[in-house]
Amino acid sequence: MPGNYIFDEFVFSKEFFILKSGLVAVFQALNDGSRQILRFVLPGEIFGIEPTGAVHHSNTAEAITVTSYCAQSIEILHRFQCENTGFATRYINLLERERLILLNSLTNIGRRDALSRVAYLLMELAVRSSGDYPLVSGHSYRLPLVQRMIADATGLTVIHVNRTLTKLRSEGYLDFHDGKLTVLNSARLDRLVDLGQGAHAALESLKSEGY
Amino acid sequence: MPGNYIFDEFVFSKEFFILKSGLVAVFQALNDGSRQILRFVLPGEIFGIEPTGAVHHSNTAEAITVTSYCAQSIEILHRFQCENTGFATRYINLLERERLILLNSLTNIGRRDALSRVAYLLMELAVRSSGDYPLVSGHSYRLPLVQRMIADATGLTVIHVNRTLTKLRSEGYLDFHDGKLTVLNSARLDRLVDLGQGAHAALESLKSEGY
DNA sequence: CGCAGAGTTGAGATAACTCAATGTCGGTGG
DNA sequence: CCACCGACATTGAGTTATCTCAACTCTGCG
Repeated sequence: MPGNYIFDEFVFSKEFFILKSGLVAVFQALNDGSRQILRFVLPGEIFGIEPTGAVHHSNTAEAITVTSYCAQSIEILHRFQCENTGFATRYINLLERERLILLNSLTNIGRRDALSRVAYLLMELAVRSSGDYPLVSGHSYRLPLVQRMIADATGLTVIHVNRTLTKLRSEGYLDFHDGKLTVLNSARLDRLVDLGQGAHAALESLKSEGY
Repeated sequence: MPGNYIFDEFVFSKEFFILKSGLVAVFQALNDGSRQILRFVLPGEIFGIEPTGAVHHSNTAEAITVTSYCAQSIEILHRFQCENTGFATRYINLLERERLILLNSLTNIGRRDALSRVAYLLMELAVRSSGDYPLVSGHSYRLPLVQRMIADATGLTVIHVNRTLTKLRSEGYLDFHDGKLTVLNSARLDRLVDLGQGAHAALESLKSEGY
C-alpha cells in the first residue's frame, strides 16, 4: 500500500526483496526530519541487500504505489550460489546494475544544477521503466511521483523543484504533473543533460534491461 | 604512478582490478572539464567492475599515489563463480561494501552543507583506511589528497573547500593539510556529521573490514 | 631564474533556500 | 449537502550558501 514501509532502518535483516510490480523508494532518514532518497526501485530490481555480515538494514524502503514483491532469505542466496549458477549470476547482474544507477545519481547530484538535475532524474526513471532511449518527443511516461519525492531524491527543496518543473515546461523541455512525464523535446532534453559522454552511455545501458 | 590512468572511460573492458597498495580515485569526466569523483579506492577493494554485458568502462580510474594492483579477467570471475565458492562470495562482499559506501556518499552530497560534507568525507576515508571508529582525538591519519580532489569528490569548488577546511580547523573540528588529517575533537566531529542513526551505523560497519 | 601546481584571501554575483501566503482537490464528518 | 481538513502545488519577497573572478603567496623543480 502507498506509504507502507516494507522494511525499516535498523530492523534485523535476514531477507532481501525482488520487486514484482509497483514502485518503491529506498531512503535514509535524517535527524532533522528530512530524508535522502537513494534509489527508486522498479519491477525486476532487487532491494534490501546489506553487506554480508551486517545485521541491520541501513535504510528504509517505502512503497510509493501498490506493490507486490517477493522476499528471499539471504541464506538461500548463499546456498544457491553454487548449486544454481543462474541464480548467482542474475544476482550479481542486479547488484552491478544498481551500482551503475548509484554512480549516475552521484554525478547527477554532485555536478548538475537544479534544471538538469531534475530533468535527468525524470529521464532516467522514464528510460528505466519504458526501455526507450532516446525518449520520444510528445510521448508520455507514467511516473507516479509527487514533487516532494523528486526533492528528496535530488537534494533540492520542494519549492525549488516546483519552480524548476515550471521552468522545464516553459522552456520546452518536458512537462511533469499528476505522475505523468511528457517529453516536449527529446533532443533538447538530451542536450540539457549531457555532461560528458558518460551520461548517454549510462542511459543507453540502463535501457537494455527492460524487465 | 601519481596521475596515471589505470583505465579510461570508454576503453574496452575485460578486466576488473583489486588494489593492493596505494590510493585510486574513480571518476566520471564531464564536458565542462570538471569531474565527479565517485569513490576513492583503498587497498583490498575492487574497482573497474561493469555490469555484465557492458563493453566499456563507464568511468576512469586515476592513481593518486604510487599503486600496485592486480587485474583479473571478468571471464575468470564467471568461470570461478561455481568452482570456487570462496572467490564468488568474496566478490559479492566487495560489491556490497562498495554499494554501502556509495549510498553514504549520496546522502553526504545530497543533504549536508559544505562544513559537514567535507568533514564526513575525510572521516569516512580515515575510518576506512585505519579501521578506527570513533576516530581518536589528537591522532593523525594519512590521507594523500589535495584540496582539488576533495572538491571533485564533494561537488564543491576548490575555493570553497579551502574556506571550509579553514573553518573546520578554526572551529576545532579537524585540521587537514599536506595529506594529513588531524582529529581535533572526535566527539564534536561526530556530532557535526550526525544526520541520523544511519551515519554512525554506516561508519561503524565500514571500519569492520580493515584490509 | 622562472614556472607550474597548490593553497589563500577578498569582493561581488547568483543559485538555491526560508518563510509566508494562497489555491486546488478529494475525503470525511456533522 | 456543506464545511472543514490535509496533502499537494504555486507564487512572492528576502536571505544565505556557494560560486566566480581575480589577485597574491609558497614550494619544489627544471
